[in-house]
Amino acid sequence: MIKHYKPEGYRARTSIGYLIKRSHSLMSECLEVAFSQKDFTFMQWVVLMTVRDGLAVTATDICRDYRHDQGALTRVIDQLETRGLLERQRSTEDRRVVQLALTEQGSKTVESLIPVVVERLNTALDGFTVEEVGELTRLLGKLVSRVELEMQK
Amino acid sequence: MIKHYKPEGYRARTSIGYLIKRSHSLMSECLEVAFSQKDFTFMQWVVLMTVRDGLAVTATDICRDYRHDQGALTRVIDQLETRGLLERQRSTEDRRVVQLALTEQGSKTVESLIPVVVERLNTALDGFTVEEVGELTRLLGKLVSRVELEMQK
DNA sequence: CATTAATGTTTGCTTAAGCAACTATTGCTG
DNA sequence: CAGCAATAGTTGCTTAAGCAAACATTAATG
Repeated sequence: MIKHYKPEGYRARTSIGYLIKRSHSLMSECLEVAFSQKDFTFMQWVVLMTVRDGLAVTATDICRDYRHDQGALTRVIDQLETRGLLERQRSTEDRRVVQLALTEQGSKTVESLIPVVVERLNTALDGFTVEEVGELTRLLGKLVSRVELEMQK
Repeated sequence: MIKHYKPEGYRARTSIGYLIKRSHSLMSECLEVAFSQKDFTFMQWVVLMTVRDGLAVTATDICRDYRHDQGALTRVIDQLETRGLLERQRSTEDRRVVQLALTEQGSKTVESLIPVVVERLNTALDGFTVEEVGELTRLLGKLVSRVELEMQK
């Protein structure tokens, strides 16, 4: 195993951990500002988008993905259901499971929010070449799958 | 400006935003687990490390960097001060400013936590070449500075 | 130079996330 | 197949983050 970092000489500024924390907080606030104008939170967006893309069908899937608290997510889903954007449907195969699905209005909402997000992302990535974005995407994907594996242990 | 993303055909899985959120939540929980055993939170670590590396001298610096709430940070600093790891010193030049400095014990604490962090990072980056880590570091740095610029507006 | 604006910090209140306990249901094991 | 472990989800409680107002101090402006 390559020792990318060593305790002696370790500096925050050049650490992947530091950079991910900063890019996350910067970007999520950037989006949070945009969403708050439309009365949405970042987490609500995450849930809607994740369901839309079929990356998750249940609350537990989402929680695993984002390491989010189950109890907290139940309440986020409550909000979205109350607002008529998301539907809960008890699974017939496994009656413990509640399957999530966007309502028509929920779909429309996601679609209306996407341009906002896309615009912000493009602005953030202004100055990046297509190759750089591709490489960043690949490397982050690799990191995610690595850490995911590690966390399962 | 290159349109890296377009509203039509936008998918979460391949989005930088999605990937950063996931890598952040995965990595911060990974570290949170390690820290909790030593009775530290991730944010406490961030503050100590940021001060150690001279990336910030005041609470406001830290808040700007991480987009963290000032009120919340005041209380984190309270904790660290109570535990004798950090000292507040009212600036003589600008009496609004409170300068932060690690105590001797604070320094020791940071140094003792670094190996834990380094070990986790190396594990997360297992499978990465040196070049890949270098490139990921560069690209994240570029992203951070871009978004930072954008947020100042 | 007096007034206003801006900055750094702190404090009280509100909201959301984290934790633990509980129910319901399913899978596993002797 | 009985009993125990595991899983999905919900709910109450605790802790931390976000927000807004306050105070002290400095910078800017007319």
